[in-house]
Amino acid sequence: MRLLLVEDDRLLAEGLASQLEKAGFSVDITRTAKEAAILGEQEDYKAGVLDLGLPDGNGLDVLRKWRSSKAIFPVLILTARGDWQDKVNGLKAGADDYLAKPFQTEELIARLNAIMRRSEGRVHSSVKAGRFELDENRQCLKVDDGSEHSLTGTEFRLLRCLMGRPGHIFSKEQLMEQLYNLNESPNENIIEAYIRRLRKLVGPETIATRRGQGYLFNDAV
Amino acid sequence: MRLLLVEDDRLLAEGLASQLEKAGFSVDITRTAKEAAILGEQEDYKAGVLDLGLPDGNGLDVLRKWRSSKAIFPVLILTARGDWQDKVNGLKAGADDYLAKPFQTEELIARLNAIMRRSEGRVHSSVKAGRFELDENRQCLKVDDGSEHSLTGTEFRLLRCLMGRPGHIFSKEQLMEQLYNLNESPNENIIEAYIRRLRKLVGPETIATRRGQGYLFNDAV
DNA sequence: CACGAACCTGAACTCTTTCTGAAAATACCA
DNA sequence: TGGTATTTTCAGAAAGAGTTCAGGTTCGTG
Repeated sequence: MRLLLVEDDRLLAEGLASQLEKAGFSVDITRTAKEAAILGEQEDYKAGVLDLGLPDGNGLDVLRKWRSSKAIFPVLILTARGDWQDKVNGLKAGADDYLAKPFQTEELIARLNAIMRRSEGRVHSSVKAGRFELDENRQCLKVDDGSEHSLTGTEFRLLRCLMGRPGHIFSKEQLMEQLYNLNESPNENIIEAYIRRLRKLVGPETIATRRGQGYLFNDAV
Repeated sequence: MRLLLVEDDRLLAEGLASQLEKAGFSVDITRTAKEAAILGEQEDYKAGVLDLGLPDGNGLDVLRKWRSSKAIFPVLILTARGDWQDKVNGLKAGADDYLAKPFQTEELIARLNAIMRRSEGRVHSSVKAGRFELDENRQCLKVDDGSEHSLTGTEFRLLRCLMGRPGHIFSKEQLMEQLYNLNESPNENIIEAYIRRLRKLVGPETIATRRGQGYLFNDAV
């Protein structure tokens, strides 16, 4: 679940990123409007967090640039406390939510999850597919026989990706992009290794291989 | 991942091609507008890189020709530095992105990947013929009794070619061209071998042989 | 009718991709 | 800091896809 954080206060940005990563995101940070515009257009993010005060330009212009290109991921903007004008302008420019500084990271995460759910057309904070259900809050997998299994961070992110679109084939490259940010890029065999672990949980049939194409979650099992 | 590179500067073209091939593309190069138009319509590329200045015509006309046919692969155009008009016209003509010369190959590759991602799922295209339907996204064959069979890469490409024009006779040479780029050229018996495999899926009557001419997909069965 | 060319067929072979188990590296927590 | 959980790498095994081959069959033509 890749996320773009646009924030020029380096300290704040890195603190946030570390907490967001614990919450299952893989975060790219940028400090400038210029880079933000490019990254937003080129990379495949699931959401963006945008501070409006940037050294080299206005965050709203970045947002407009995203929206006029095909970057359609949901965006949450950070505003100074009670700056109503910013809020209104932001929503006009296509933001999905806003949050006034200072804020609790928990609230940011909750709101992010909310706008991502909405943009995917989901209502609940869980993903269901076949006999399985993924609990976003507890980061665990429930089976319809009542059993439950907790997942590590990477297991969870990979499984969420696959279960989010049952039947859709995800290439290893796509999965790598969703699991890791621009800085990290481990050996692609890592996907095979995690697929194997997940299969031990959900059964070998549930995650199918399409040789040369990728993997898919089979909800018809 | 086939890619068509339209560039008249032979040196630049070959340098680019070699780097693109390292990045996982299989590249066909053409230097003329005429050939570009034909290749773009007939071959199955995943993306195109189009230089606008060609010896025998304007690159934008090539792009328009592609767009008016069924060539819907994403296209990145190369323009002279800062040529604003070219950029606008290019996007109007249906380009997906542009890049000003000179450029870093890394950036070209990044942008290519970006436009290819965006264009995925642009259309959930499927080819129907007779009792069969070919799902382009999942690379599988659906029969109208509800059954479904996933195909290997080569099976899929060959079947798509035949089903794309039911009743039309494709010579073995034509099929070879569709399946392989200009560098690879296996024994022509490979077509017979794959025709046989496909017949096991769709039934022997559905793919007919015209001795001395080629094969055709029979949608009247 | 006989012959050659084109096509069919099944199996074998090669090469690439994926699987697998274990070990090494790293991050995390007390 | 030491111990534990997690992530990442590695290398050999297995499986699958692509390709070739050799022999059989069918077809059209002289």
